[in-house]
Amino acid sequence: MYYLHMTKNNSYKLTVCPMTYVLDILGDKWTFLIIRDMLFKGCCQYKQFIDSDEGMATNILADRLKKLHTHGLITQCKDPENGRQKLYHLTEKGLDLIPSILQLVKWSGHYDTNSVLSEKIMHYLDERFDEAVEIVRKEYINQCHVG
Amino acid sequence: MYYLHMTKNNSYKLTVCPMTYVLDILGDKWTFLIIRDMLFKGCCQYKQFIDSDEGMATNILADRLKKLHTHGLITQCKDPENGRQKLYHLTEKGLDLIPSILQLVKWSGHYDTNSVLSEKIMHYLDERFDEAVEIVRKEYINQCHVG
DNA sequence: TCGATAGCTTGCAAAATGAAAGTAATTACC
DNA sequence: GGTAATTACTTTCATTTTGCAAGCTATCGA
Repeated sequence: MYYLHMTKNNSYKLTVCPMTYVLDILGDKWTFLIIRDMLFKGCCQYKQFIDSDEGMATNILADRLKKLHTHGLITQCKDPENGRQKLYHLTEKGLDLIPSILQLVKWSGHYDTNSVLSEKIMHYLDERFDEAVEIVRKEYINQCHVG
Repeated sequence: MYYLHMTKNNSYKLTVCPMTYVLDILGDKWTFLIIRDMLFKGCCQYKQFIDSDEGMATNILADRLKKLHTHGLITQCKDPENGRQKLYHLTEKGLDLIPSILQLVKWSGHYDTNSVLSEKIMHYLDERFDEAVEIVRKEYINQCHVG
């Protein structure tokens, strides 16, 4: 079994990177989009995910929310102000996917000829990636406490 | 249609991030694993992917290689030294997925209780991410020209 | 009390997957 | 030079997953 390791001269050789854990959880389109919609569209209810652009089937959504909950990426609770509704929120574990998602977005923005991302934004993601990650995280947390 | 944008005070607000492009290409487990195997295991032949750990079916592999080729992430050519074999290599577009893959690995390493990644490696990925990306890229290019 | 809404579950046809076997083009061996 | 082995697939078919529509239950507002 190979894995990432240091060489003698203090550089790092990376021979194999383990991805089965993350791909077992996120290895399909819909799971990524649910997290994306939570982070960037403020979706926190079942209906909001269904009404979102992509047209996810309701059984798939229920299945993926269950999976995300099982793996501890989201919490679910009854909306104290409306007993019909449940509220879904990202945990720390879920929020820690922001860097992965922003890297995928960067790549998308770079190679998608129909990309809607401006050069300024792309440049910002290139130059101040960590800052962008922090902004997304703080916006999300802030919005959760307000909305 | 929302998208990433700057606010007046020169910070950046990120309301929606477009991911359909990348997810249409990479939105399944196997495609990621093919690229991972190319980068970190030096796989460049059909047989090597089949013999790899994960046990991919041959029809799926053929399908995904075609897809990756169609989208310009890999090249394929006859091995000049053995006419039976084809050689698959990552293009620049494919190599540019290294940051995304390493972020997913970081997340995996952090939350997978069975992770094989050492604390030192995790720390290195945290502290010198861009350097790690460069090492992986250079190792890959170097190995292609040698092997 | 009655219809509307939110969050699911069920049923079923269509598509994708996985396992095994088959094929065509090379090459290695005797 | 003939035969077996190797490589890169393709085909077949059973099983699984998806997508769509409909239904079902609990809660809410009027």
